[in-house]
Amino acid sequence: MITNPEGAREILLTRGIKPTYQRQTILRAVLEKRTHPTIKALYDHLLPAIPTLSKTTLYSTLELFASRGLVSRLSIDSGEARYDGFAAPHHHFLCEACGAIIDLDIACPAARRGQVDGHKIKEIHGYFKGVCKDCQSHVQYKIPRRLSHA
Amino acid sequence: MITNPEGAREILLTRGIKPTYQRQTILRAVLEKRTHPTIKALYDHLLPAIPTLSKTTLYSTLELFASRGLVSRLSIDSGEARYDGFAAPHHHFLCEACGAIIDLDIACPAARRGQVDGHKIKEIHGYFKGVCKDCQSHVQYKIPRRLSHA
DNA sequence: ATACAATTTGTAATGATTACAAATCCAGAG
DNA sequence: CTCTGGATTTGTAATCATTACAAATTGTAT
Repeated sequence: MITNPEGAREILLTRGIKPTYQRQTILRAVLEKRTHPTIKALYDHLLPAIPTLSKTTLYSTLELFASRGLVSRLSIDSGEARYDGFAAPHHHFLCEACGAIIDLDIACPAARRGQVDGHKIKEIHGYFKGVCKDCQSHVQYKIPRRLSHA
Repeated sequence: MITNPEGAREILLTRGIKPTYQRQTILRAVLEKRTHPTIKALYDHLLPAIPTLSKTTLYSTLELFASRGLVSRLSIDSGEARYDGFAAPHHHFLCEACGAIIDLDIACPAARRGQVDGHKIKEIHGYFKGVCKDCQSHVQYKIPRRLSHA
């Protein structure tokens, strides 16, 4: 989480990434938005701040960030990739009712060991689908467009 | 696993699905192939048996099977979906060296409980990426085209 | 100011998936 | 056995995320 306006710049510098305006702005957005945004969502969100922004820049910048461990790319469901500014490995919960993606703090025994059945683990991807706590308390909830055909 | 030639037909009947020739053949292929095949792989594999097969049929049939719990659809990595004839929830391991997808038998405490942090779990998706046991024993291994740009 | 390299941008492929309508198949009625 | 309606299958044409690629822009060192 960024605590001061200069945070993004400094983070980039410590990772050896030249802190251009778009990179700082994009990084700040991913770190601040805790919604695991898609490219499209980021694009819409950032356009006011970077009027010349192109989607290609978003793709390449986020790939750069991911390769340096600044963000992680989520493949929850097929369809669009999502980006998580909290790069440490953790699980997610996708609510089929409201579409929210919730961070989970689950201990994974296999992950701690670093291997399963002799296979060396480098990345962990775990998520659950279901109905989140909030949506369970409502009898009638609206189904997001994205999931309505499921 | 199908033990006799009539297995596929009977499985379909018990699920209330009309056992057409293509459905039986497709189901048999998914149950027998333990490689978590993609649509493309299944298409190539099935063409000799179903010369008129179209990809649309594969997509719709596999979606039908998935909706009835006969197979599960894997979203490992973005890119192509994969289909698993072993429908019971389980984890997978994707080897970055040889590209193999290996079934794992891992106990998931959260899954057993049926909920996490109050969110009701309906589906579990868990997979690891790394280097499988076999590939670790070889110093030099070939990187599959699919993953070579990673 | 100048030139070079990195970065950003826009446009055009690529490739998986879906939409849709025509063709085909199949079971039941007559 | 033939006919008919609905389900299934098929082929073609969209759709949509992502990638490739080259031109435009930026920033920096000289």
